[in-house]
Amino acid sequence: MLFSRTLIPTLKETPSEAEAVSHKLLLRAGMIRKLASGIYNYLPLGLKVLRKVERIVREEMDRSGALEVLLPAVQPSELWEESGRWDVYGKELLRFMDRHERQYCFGPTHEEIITDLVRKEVHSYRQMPLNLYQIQVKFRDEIRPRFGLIRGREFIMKDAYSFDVDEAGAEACYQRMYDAYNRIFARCGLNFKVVEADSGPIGGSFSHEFMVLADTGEDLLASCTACDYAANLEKAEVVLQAGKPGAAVGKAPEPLLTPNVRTVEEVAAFLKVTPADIVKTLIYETDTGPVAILIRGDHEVNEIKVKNLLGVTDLILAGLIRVQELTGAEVGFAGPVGLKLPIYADQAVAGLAAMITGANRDNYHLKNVHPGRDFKITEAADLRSITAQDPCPRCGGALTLLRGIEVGHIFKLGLKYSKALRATYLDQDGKEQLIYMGCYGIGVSRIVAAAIEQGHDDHGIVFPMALAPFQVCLIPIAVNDPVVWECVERLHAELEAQGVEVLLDDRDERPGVKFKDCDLLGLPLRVVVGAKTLAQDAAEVRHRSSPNNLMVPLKDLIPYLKGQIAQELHG
RNA sequence: CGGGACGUGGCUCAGCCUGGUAGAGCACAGCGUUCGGGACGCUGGGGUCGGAGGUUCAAAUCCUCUCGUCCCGACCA
Repeated sequence: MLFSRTLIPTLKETPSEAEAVSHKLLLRAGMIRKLASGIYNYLPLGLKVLRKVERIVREEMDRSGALEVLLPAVQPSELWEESGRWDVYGKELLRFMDRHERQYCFGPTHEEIITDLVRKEVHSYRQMPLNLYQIQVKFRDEIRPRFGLIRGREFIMKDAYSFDVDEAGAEACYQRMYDAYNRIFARCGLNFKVVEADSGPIGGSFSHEFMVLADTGEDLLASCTACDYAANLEKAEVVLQAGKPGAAVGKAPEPLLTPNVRTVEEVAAFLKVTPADIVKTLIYETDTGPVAILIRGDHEVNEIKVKNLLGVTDLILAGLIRVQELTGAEVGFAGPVGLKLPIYADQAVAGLAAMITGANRDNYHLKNVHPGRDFKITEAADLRSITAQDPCPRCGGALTLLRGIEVGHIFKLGLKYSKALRATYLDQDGKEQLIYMGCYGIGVSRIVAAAIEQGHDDHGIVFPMALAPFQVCLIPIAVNDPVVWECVERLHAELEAQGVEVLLDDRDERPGVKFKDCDLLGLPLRVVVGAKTLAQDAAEVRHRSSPNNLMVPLKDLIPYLKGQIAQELHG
C-alpha cells in the first residue's frame, strides 16, 4: 500500500476533546474521527486494526465450534416485552418508532433475538449443544460516553449464545468459551487477567470478566499474590475477620455532643477514637422503599452487594431533605437507634459490641450502642468492598488492587431467557424441557483502544504485531532519488507478493516527517532505504519497541522481516 | 441526572474583563530553496465567532434562552 494513495490524516496536535491516551492516539494517528458523542467513524487504518481483532475472534470462535450468524440491529419491542426487559432496561435502550408507529429499539445485546430464533428452529435434544455468535454493531445510550472507543455508545461487539440440554452441557460450553477467550486475548498481545465477576442485570448465576491491565482502566480488581484468585472489586467476597472483643454489654447508650461534626474523620478526631470504632449509617432509596445500611467507619459500602442482597435494581443515596425526613436529623447524624427503616448491616458491624453512631438528632452521636439490644438488624451480610488489607478469600494470602479495562465477559445464564420466552426442546423421552443458556461477550472495538492503552510511548502507538494495521513501514530517504526509489518499489512489490503487510511511505516529505508518522502509527517494523544504506547494499531495520537500528543486507531483508513477523505472531 | 469547564477557518489557541476593521501557529494550494527525527521564504484560498432572541448608533465581546462537546460521580463490552 502506498501512503499517498490511502487516507491517513495524522495530526501533530491532540484534539482538545480527548483525554485518554488511546483516544488521543487514535485521533492523532488518523484512525478514528468523532461524529457525535460516543459515535465514531473508522478511517482505513482504524478499520484495518478492527478487522485484525475480528479475525482473531472469528478464528477462535470457529475453532471452539461456535457458528457465526448475523442478527438484526433493529429489534421489535414485542420480544423485549416478552422477556420483561422493555420496562427494566432503562434509558440505555435506544427506542424509536417506525412509520406505522410500531416500537423498536436498536439492539444493545441480543438475548431476546437469539432465544426467539432458537425456540423457533431448535426442537430436539439432537440439535444441541449449539453455540451461535455474531460480530456486530451495538448501541447503548450510555449515561456518559468517554475515552473514545473505550466507552462509546455505538460499538462493535462479538456476542455468543450457547444452548444446551442440561447444566453439565452448559458448563462444558462455558469452559470452552473460557479457554477460547484466553486464546483470543493472548493472540491479541494483551496483558490481561481473568476475574470473577458480578453477573449484573443480564442475570445468571456465574460469570467471569477478562480485564486488560491498565492504570487508566475504569474497573478495580482484587488479585491474590499467593494463589490464582482474582475478582472484580464489585464481586470480591470479604472474609469476616475475628473482631476485637468489644466493651461488655450492659452500659446504656450515651449521647455525646458533637457540634457540627459529621464525617467519620471529623467524629473520630473529635472523640479521639479510630474510624473503626464508628459505624456510619447510610440512607438509600430503593425500588421497594428507603433502607439504612450500616458500615464500619473505615470501610466502603459496596452498592452491588447491597443491590444483590435486597434484590433491587435501583439504589440511590437519599438526598439531604429525604435524610432529614427519615432520621429527624441533618446528614451526618443518622444512626440506627430508633430508626424506623429496615436496617442492613455489614457483617463487621454486626459483631461490634459497643459502637459509636449518629443519634438521629442534630449535633449528637451515641456511644455504647449495642446491636440487638438498642436496635434490630434486619439482616447482616457482606456489604462492603474488599481492600488491599483484607486477606484473599480463598487462601488467606495478601491481595493487590489493580485497574483494568473489561474486554470480555462470560455468563452462565441458566434458564432465565428460555423460561421467559419458552425456548424448549423434547428430550429422549419425548418430554418438553427448557434449554440451558450461556452468553459470552467481547468488546471488539474496545480491544483496539485497550491495546493502545497498554502499548504506547511518547512517540505514539506501539502495536503488537497481531493488531498492527501494517506489519512493515518502508521509508525511502528522498523519493526522487531514482536508485532509492527503484529499490523500495521492488521491495514493496516483493513483500506484498509474499503476504507481508507493508506501507510504503512514498510521500515527498522530509525523513523526519515520515519517522514521526511511522512511530505515531505504531507499525512494528520500520525499514529505511537511502543512499547511505544502499552504499552498503543494505537497509536499516528498526523495531518500534526498540531504540536500536540494525543494518540488514538487501538480499537477506525479506526473509529477515518474515522471520520477525512469524516469531511475533506465533511466539 | 447532579457538579465543573468549554464552543472563534480542518487542528491548537489568542481576542471577550474594558463593545468600534476577526487574528496567530499548524494544516491546505502555487513557486523557489532545502532533504536521516515534524525545514524555510514569498504568494494565496478558507471563518454568518455553535444557534436564537435582546441591549446598543455599533456585539466574537454585555444579558437571556437554547444546542453541542469534554471532565468528575451512578451503567457496561
